[in-house]
Amino acid sequence: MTSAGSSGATLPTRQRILDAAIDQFGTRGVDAVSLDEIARDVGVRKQTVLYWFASKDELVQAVLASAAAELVLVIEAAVRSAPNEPLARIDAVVGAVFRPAVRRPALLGLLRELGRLSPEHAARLSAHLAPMIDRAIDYLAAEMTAGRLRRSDPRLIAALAYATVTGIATEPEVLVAVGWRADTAGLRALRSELRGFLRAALAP
Amino acid sequence: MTSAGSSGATLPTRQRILDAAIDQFGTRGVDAVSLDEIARDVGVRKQTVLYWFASKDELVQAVLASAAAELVLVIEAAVRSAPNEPLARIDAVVGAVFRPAVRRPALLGLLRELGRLSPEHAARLSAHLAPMIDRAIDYLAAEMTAGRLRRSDPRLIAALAYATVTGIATEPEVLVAVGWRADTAGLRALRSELRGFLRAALAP
DNA sequence: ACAGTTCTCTACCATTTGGTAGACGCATTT
DNA sequence: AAATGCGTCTACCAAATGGTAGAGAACTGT
Repeated sequence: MTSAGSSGATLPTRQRILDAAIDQFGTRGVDAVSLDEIARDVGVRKQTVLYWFASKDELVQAVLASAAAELVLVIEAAVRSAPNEPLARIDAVVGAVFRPAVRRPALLGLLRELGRLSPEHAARLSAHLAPMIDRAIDYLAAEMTAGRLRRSDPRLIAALAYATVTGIATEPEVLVAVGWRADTAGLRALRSELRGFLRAALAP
Repeated sequence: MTSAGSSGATLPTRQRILDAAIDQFGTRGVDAVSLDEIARDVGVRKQTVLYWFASKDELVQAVLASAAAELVLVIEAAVRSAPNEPLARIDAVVGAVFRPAVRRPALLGLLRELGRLSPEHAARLSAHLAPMIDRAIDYLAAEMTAGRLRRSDPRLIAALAYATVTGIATEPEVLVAVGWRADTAGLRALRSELRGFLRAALAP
């Protein structure tokens, strides 16, 4: 009854609304985006949005859950398919997050919305991501004691690496401001520099 | 006649509005903050805000100019008073930006609004900061060729360092999510880790 | 005491916001 | 053919938004 997809054949409109909302919320901020704008993007009336999601709040909630799930999925897959060596794993995560993120900053941009969300939404989002974060921190700590990573506070290192990747991926304007070009070569160069930056920062 | 401070004794209200607007815009985003909210923060009516700044747009413009000027001032001062050695200078800049930024993320948060501002505002803000950015990049390039910094693309390195500092300073929620405490000891630890992170990332 | 300026206020206004109520079309089932 | 959901629509609404018009206090210099 909650408009959730229990029937199974409920893909097109609902999913399109969700996609549009992720993009808009992630790039412009939740508060700055109206339901009318999302509806216009989808090619539908606002009331259709409110049919699928009973309120803007519920839409935000669904968007956050969806984005967090996607993010976790992508990152875990990257970690699993990488060799068991810390710098290589970090490379893999960066690669997995980076490619989609630069062309579509909305996903990581949503994370940056954390501080602007209502406490309930923020808590839910944190809960979604917490297990992965904890595992990452444990992994970093273990690798540090094993001497394969520079010895430091693993929690703050995780936050710093996150800040670097997210910041660079969600603020293309800054890249443009330093004279970067958003073409394929530029993208490759950026990824290479980011990799070198993180390797240097984390290597023992 | 443009409501600018040509008389000289125009400090209290106008400045208080400006300060409140910097905080609100910087932490919650320009679009998400209403003039009523700013007015309430200041303890005044919305129409008083509109007396000092003819429109919200003009207020945004003034806020950006003020914040950019303050930022440039702080950073240039830090650079001048630091020893002429790249890692020490970077330490100095980080220290200068970091202390106020963590306790009051609005200043750097405004920079993060770049991509959400109207093109005119974004251009003006970029113009304000461009000279300093260019000088920083030139400096990095020179120190790289001199072998005192890790050799790489100075423009992207500047962007990456910026992303790291800004990201960590404007997203305290992430720090909390990794179990960080916002007390004095935590602040010192964070600054120390940030310094170590950047040093490792930039050292030759 | 008076006129003038400076500053903040009350009273509106048009538009946009998130949200409700209910009708219409369109399949599918009976 | 009738009935039943399902999905989208038109038609509203109350509150909030940025903004206008203009009154009135409070301090000036004369």
